[in-house]
Amino acid sequence: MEPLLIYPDPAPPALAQALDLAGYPWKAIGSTDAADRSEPEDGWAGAIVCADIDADGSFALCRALRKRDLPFAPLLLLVAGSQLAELELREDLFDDFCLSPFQPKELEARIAHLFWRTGRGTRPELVEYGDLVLNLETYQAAINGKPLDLTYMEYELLKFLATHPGKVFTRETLLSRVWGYEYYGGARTVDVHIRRLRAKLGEEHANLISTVRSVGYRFGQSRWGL
Amino acid sequence: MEPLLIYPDPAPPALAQALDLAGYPWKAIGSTDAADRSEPEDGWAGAIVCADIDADGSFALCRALRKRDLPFAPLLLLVAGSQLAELELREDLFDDFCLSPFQPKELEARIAHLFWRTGRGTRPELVEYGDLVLNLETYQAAINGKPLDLTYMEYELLKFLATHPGKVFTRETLLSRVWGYEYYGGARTVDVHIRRLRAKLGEEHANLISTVRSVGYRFGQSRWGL
DNA sequence: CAGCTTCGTGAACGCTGCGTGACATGAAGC
DNA sequence: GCTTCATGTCACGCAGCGTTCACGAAGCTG
Repeated sequence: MEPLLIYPDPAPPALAQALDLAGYPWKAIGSTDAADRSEPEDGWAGAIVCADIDADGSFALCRALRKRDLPFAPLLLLVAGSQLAELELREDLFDDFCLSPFQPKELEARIAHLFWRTGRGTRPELVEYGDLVLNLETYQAAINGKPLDLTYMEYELLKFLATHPGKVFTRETLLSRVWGYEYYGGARTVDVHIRRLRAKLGEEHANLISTVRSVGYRFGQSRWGL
Repeated sequence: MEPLLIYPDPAPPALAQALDLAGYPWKAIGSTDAADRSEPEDGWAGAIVCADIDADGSFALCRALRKRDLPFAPLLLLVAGSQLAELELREDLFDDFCLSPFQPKELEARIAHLFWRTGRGTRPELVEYGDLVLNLETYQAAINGKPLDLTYMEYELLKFLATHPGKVFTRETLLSRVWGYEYYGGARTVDVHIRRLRAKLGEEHANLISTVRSVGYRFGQSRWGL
């Protein structure tokens, strides 16, 4: 079995012990670069990220892991009780979470269940909104079955927007969530990409992205209920 | 929003309280038959099954729920620590589990994440007063479901007023709280925005904002009755 | 009612924010 | 080397919006 990726390095003793006891091979890594260098031939079996130790580094790593080749390795987040509220805006960064400190038995059950359900392929590989379809595996977008020729950044931006339909994002939020936290650049960059996206969506569907003056941009219609 | 199915009936007080606090509607049912009879028009939004109380009945219910129309309503299992080992053979009966006793915040986070990954999205953050609804995520306002086309300042002003119903604010207070502390401008600016708000609320609802002469403005009814 | 204050109304001004086109840079491919 | 394309930045122009002003109506006080 391929090893699990553990963050940070060194791994917390309780976590290391629990994994050893449950019989899962693992390897601790301390940075995104280290994750690249140490990646096994067939990819990681999964990842367990301790966000209770280094929250910022953890979420950055999650984002990096999510961005690489699909299919994703299942990602389990360890969080302190005080961090639960932060999860709401980062639903896309993990597949399951576990409160820290944890019972070894609970961790084991979560890993087993995670493997079970990702083995069955329940992870959505398509993002759909109306006529628009994003294929997360082939990195392609299509509208009414007609493929759109999007660049990397256009695709990433559209993917982020389409997975949060109705919600308004400021340029700063988009820069940090799509471009990355450490990005320093003019906020108007977002405008230009929005413009190019609208152009490629075509006149008919350009209104999928609406401008909220003095605030930012919104994809799709608002939700007034469930 | 459709209610969550809770098993057993009556629902454990801690669970009922946590769901009420988080704002999820729910309905306790005590048997598979009851689940059929009470099922809402559009199906259950999801199910929370307390397996720590009645393990056999719980798993039977899970199995019954799984057998009906796809796609499944997401199913969250509450289990005692001693039951963790039993889960391994029943992976297909639930989508997520939570240790009992639980922290309300953890339960809330699990429900939100479950809804997110099964594609139902999270509940929008709303500010409501009578027929008026403000959606804080989409930056939109609606009255009786009919969307209002508000500008940025109008929205901010209405949001501030609607989150403090019944309270009277002077123009100076409004300027500092809505416009910003360092704002230097004529107090009459407030009047104009109030006027435009009243106009957009429509004749019927213009009285939502009342003038308190020599003091300022108030949203909604006074706390002393009429 | 007179005098004053306070508020509503309409209109006009001026600035801000956004769309747009053009261009610079750098990486990828030939 | 050159070419092509993805990406980021800038300057310009316009429309929308916030602000202000003037005038009249409405309220309070005596």
